[in-house]
Amino acid sequence: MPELPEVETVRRGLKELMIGRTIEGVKCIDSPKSFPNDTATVDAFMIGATVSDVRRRAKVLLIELSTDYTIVVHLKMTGQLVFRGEQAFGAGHPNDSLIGELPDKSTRVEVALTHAKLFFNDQRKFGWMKLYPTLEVPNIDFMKKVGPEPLEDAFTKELFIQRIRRRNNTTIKAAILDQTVLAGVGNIYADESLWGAKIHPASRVRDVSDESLAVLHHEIRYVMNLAIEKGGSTDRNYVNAEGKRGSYIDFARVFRKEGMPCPRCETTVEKTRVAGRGTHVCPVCQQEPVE
DNA sequence: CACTTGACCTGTCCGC
DNA sequence: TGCGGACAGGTCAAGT
Repeated sequence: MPELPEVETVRRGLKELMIGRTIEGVKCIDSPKSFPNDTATVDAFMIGATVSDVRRRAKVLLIELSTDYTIVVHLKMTGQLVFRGEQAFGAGHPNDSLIGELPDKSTRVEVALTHAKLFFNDQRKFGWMKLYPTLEVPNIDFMKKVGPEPLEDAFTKELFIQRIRRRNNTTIKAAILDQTVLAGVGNIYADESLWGAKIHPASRVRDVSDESLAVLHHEIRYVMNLAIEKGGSTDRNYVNAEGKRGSYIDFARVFRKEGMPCPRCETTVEKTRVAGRGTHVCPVCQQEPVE
C-alpha cells in the first residue's frame, strides 16, 4: 500500500502534529504482532518521552524520542497512522477524515499524547511498529540492505544503472520493486514510471538499453515527486496523518486505468500480471518483449 | 548465488 | 443472498 510518496506524506503530517508532544500512555490491542516490545521497555523509554523528530528511510517511518529511542513503523499494505487531537480537529472529532471514530476494529495500537492520540490501524496486520534504541536503527537488517533514496541528489542515473544491472536476469518491474536496488518504489509507481519510460514491465533488464534506463531513472523521480505533491495515492486504504486522502490516483496514467485510453496514444490500457503483481500497460507504447 | 513463489492477514468484489 | 475463489499498494522465508 503505502510507497515512498505516501510514507513521506504521513511523515510530514506527523512531524507537524507530533513534535514536542509527550507520550502519556500506550495501549496495544494486537500484541505481539503489531507491536512486539515488552512492557518494561515501553514504560522505560516510551512513556514520558517527547517526540523530537519524525524521519523516513525508504518506506519506513522513524519517530524519534527524547529518550534516544525511536519508534520504527512499517505500514506494509494496509497500515495507517492517524492522529487525533485538538489541533487538527475541533474537539477531536474526525470531521473530514475518511476514518470514523477511533479506535475501530482495525486499531492495533493506541498512543496517548498530550491532548491527542495516535492510532496505528492495520486491517491486514502485515505492518508493525517497534521501539529501538536510536543508535541501533541503522543496524536493523532492512536498513542495512535497503538501496539509495531515489529523490536525493546522490541518486544519479549512473548509480541507478549500475545497481539495476545487478538484476540483469529478471524483469525490469521485479528489479525496480526490489528495495535493495533502490528504496521506495511499489506497485503503483513501478507501473507509472515504466509507462513514462515506454518500457514493458516484463522486459528483461539485460534487454533494456542504458538510454532507456536513464529515462526510467528520470521517470521514477518525476512520478514520485508529483505523487508527494499530490499527497500520495488513495486507492483503498491509504490515508495521511489526518485521515485524509491523497489525490495522485486522479493523475495516474495507467495504474487502475485498464479499459481506459492511454493518455499518449489512446490505445486501451491492459492489465496483466508481472513479477506476481497486477500490472498495467499500454500495449502500443510499451512493446512486449519477444522471447 | 539469483530468481520465483508462497505465506503472512482481513476484506471486498465477482461469478455462479 | 450465499458461497468460493481471486485479488489487494509489501516484504520475507523457503523453494527451485
